[in-house]
Amino acid sequence: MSEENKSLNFIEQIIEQDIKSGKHEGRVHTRFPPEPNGYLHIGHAKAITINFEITKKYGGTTNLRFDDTNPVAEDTKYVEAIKQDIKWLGYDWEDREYYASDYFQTLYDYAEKLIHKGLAYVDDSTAEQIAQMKGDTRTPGKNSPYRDRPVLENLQLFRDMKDGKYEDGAKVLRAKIDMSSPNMHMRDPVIYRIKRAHHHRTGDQWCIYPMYDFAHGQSDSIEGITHSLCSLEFRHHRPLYDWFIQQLNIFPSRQIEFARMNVAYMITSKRRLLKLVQDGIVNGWDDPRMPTLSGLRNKGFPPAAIRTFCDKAGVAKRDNLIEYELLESCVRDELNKTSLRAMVVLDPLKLIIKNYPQDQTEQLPVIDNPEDPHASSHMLSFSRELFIERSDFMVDPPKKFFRLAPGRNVRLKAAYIIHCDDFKKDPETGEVTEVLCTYYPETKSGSDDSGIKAKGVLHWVEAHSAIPIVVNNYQQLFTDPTPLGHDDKDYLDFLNPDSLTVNEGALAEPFVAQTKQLDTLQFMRQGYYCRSADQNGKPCFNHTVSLKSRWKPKTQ
RNA sequence: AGACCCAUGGUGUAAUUGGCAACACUCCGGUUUUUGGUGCCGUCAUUCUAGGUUCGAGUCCUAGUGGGUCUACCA
Repeated sequence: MSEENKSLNFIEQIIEQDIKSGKHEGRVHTRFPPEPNGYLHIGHAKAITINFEITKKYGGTTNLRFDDTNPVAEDTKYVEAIKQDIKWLGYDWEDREYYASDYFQTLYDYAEKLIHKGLAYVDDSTAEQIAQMKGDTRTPGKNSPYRDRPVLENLQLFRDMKDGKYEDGAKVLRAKIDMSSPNMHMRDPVIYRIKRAHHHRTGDQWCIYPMYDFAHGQSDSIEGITHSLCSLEFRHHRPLYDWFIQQLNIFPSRQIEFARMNVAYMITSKRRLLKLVQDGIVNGWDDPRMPTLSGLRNKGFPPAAIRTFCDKAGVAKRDNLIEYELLESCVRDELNKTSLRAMVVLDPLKLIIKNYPQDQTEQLPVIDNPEDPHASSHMLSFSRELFIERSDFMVDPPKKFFRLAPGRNVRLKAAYIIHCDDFKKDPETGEVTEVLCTYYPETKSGSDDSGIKAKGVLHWVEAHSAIPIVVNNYQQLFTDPTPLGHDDKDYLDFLNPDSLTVNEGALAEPFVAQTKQLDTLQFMRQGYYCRSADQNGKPCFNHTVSLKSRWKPKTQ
């Protein structure tokens, strides 16, 4: 579908209307506003792509702004990690790196302005009392006894708060709006609190900090953000967002809410993810099983695939649960185009070619990526002794099985057609230990005009040149697509005990050792794998995604 | 219980804003293939319900039903 024909999502429709009407001179300016108190995950990727892609489309710019108004939770290490992840995803905020904390003085001045206008007051009530007086969704709140303090007294008290004359929590500044509003956020929200905590950027300069509602919209306004895109749970904050902008008479940024993206089998709750890390259920925030961007990166998911995925998931306002298969499809699609192919036998079974000379070895070329018209190729060693995949041989195969079995032909990829004559079994266990074959010299790959047929094609490695590798196999961390969606069960009840299994017995052609960390290969006929840190001196690969397969062995 | 938001195949998003319900993923078939991959072709919907407006409704109106959000000195 061409770009012009592609239908617009509701945010693009709003923006096109704004451009048409000449609002803000047709300028489009968005921002991505993470709080530096955790690592970015797939949900953030959605927000990032929405914000950056929309300005790419309409010729605007996107700011990176750290929403760092709560010094207790925030840290510079998160700032660095977040920046790295956004760059990795493929987006560039250029020189527009901002911090809400850059605006602390301006925000403070805004607060005094509100006090002057009689629209804010210092409240001595405790947090519990404030909550109490707030009422609930069906009961109007009660005015605080401090609500009608004179302007000058409020001003003095607020300055004293700033100057550190009160204990943490002793007083707060509240906006004076409407304690009977059906919208709880309008019931005199707290806008400043006393908190003696070291801020990662402003240090100990301040002991009062603005709340989200008093910082976010104003920060948008200060930066001239035209369209402030956020998730649906901020819908109820919008009247407050607009109220501050109006009362302060500052640049009118507009907040637009969209539905958060939910992905099957993934959770994005910071607290619950932290528990997985702390309890050692995963090996850190960047474990390939984590939905963090660093986790997906280590799993081998290319940034382009994540961008495509977010695009294909779409933007709307209804609840959604995106199937994991869509993500996998985007990953396969990208990797199919970009990954070099290699032969790796995950579960080796020895195969002897009886009529191949004992001491002979030959080099056979194999193309690196058949999807790439300019693909290079590399050489494979071939000899009398090989390994094939154990699952590619059956003593007594079902009708649709067209791999190797006694009396059958099969092609060895990039090599010869072979015929299975016999096999050996372990007398104790009954396990097949060796397959005995003969090859047809005239069926050499690339110059085969023999007319000999073989239905199946097998990958293989040559016994003496093959190198041992370690393979980490990953499955979903949870056995349920919505581990948080059960009233009667905890998400930890759905942990998949097999989410990581380590295979130390795989054999690879030497070519795979040439990869660097984070390189992705297609192990032919099996799937995509991403080079990880070596284990026990052996190259190690993380499973990214399997190849699709129309062969479904009967599991009964 | 209230206020606000939402409702289109199994999933997600469309429908030139009132004019033949489309695209992608999944599933299932077929075809091509020296990867059972890729590519290509095909099957899969009473648009939540009931009324109403209209020549004509997924779209507008009313009521209902279902789901979500909101009552932190977090963001």
